[in-house]
Amino acid sequence: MDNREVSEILEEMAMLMELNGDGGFRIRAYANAARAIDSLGEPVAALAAEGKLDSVRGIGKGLAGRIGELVETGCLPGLEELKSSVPEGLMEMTEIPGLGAKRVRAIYEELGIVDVDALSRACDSGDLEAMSGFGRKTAERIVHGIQYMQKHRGQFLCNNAREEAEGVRAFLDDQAGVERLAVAGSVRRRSETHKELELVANTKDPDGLADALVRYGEVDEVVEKGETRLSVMLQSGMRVNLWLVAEEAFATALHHVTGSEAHVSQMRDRASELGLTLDERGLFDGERRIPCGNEPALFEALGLAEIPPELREGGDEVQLAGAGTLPGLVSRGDLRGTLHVHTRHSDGRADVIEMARAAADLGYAYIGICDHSKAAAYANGLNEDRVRAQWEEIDSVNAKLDGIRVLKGIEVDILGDGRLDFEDEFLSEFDLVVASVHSRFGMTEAEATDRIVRAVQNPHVHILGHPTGRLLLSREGYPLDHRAVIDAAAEANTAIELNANPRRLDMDWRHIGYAREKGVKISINTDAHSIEGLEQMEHGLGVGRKGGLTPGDVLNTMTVDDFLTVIKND
DNA sequence: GCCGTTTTCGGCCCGACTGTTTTCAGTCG
Repeated sequence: MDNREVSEILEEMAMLMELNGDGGFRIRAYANAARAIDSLGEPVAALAAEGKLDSVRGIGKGLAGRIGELVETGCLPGLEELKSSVPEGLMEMTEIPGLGAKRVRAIYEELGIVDVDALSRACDSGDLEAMSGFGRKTAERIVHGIQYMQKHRGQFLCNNAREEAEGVRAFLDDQAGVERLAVAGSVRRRSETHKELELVANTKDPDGLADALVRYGEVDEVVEKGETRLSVMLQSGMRVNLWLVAEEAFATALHHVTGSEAHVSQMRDRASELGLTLDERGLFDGERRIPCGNEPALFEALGLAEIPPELREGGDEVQLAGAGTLPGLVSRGDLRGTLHVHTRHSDGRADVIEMARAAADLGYAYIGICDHSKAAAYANGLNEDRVRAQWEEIDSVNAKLDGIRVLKGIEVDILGDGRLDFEDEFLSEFDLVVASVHSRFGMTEAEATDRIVRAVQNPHVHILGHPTGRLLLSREGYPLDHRAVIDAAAEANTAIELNANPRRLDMDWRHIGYAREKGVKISINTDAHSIEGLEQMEHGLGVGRKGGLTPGDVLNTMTVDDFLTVIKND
């Protein structure tokens, strides 16, 4: 059981106690312990084994015993009892923005509401706003939150979907008789969220492979079983569709199942323009099958350059492939630096030197340390004095390490009116300034756009961080006039971040085309808060490629010298 | 339930925002 899992269970415990109406600071103790373990530099299991859990600040004798049991048995004492006494739906209600444990508890006690649907009805009927402490605006906000939640119910973030998909793929790949196997669908297209997993297989023993999938440990139930497709539901709630296809149809089936629908439809049009027919079973000239051993052969047969899966969204990709003008997409090997990472100085989990070494191990030549500024008090943001102390540390790390350059950066808060959390003179001393919004999300589009544009225009800002503030599947970003922001960035020569955190993936890839058109550089940043967080880069690369990013569009493909020259000349 | 000490109990991360109040509780990052 890793630190994150332990931390999440403790947090769940704290939330359940609060929902249960347990008062007092016992709850806070659990929440504190959760945070302490989340920011722990070493495995909690190792500490537990050594009996040293209570040496962690925030964990005393009592919690040390319980956490020890959790690590050993997977069960936190008291958790199951609490779960059975708190209605299940209350937990989901707390996920609605604006609703915390206290209000959910009040709603439950006064109106007897135990799930999101009943809550939605109470908003409509006016029962909710009649409660003391609630009003019309709160009810409206909750309705909005519920709608967002329902729209995204059954969807999954790309990191979770990719992990599940890889688990299924590896399991199926081990089965006897499997000749060809591939993950398709939206995971292959690198969409930011997913509803279902699609796999395409060619095997000598289709029945055997279908039976194997049903036996897969994560499978909850069989949803559908047909001639060519087996659908199962995983315990995680993710649906898996396994397509069993003949060898000669593998490439066209893979293309069909990869989608998108709009893209596939364009490809069929292309085929019929050539007097051919294309479907999942193959490419045909009348009755005659045109052999396509793999996808490249399929594209070639249609007179097209190979279209990377990421681009298959039914835009202009087929046309570009016909003209031979598809963008040459950026890949991991093109990236020379990783910018915007956090350390223990604010809310990260590793030291400067640990992050720098990890980045060097991943092959980066430079890393930009960008901790939070003072306005981000919740994240232990740095004031000017603490920044200067960090600079000294960075100097000594640079003196110690070969092969990687550590840049002095900051993620400076954009204040409500678009001013920044540090004075210009101080900002000018950093190697790298990322400016981001972390507060006041309730603005109108005009207000939010003015605010962002003003920050982008500041000559000391190099990169606009996560432009919309969205959290995928849980919170919409503030509304923004994206063209106005991109225009301002082009004018001011400010780059825009593509935040690679799978919960953000912000800027949205759909705006990348316009940014490219305007010559705005995009910086693919992990926003890592830990060493493992550095590996989130792949998610940012996926959606960046989806947006058509080429190496030349990306800020952190530059050498460190070019990079510093370019951004210092802003 | 933890911590620190003023050593056996009182305070607990923090500041801002929002909506509901009319001074504040709840939520959030």
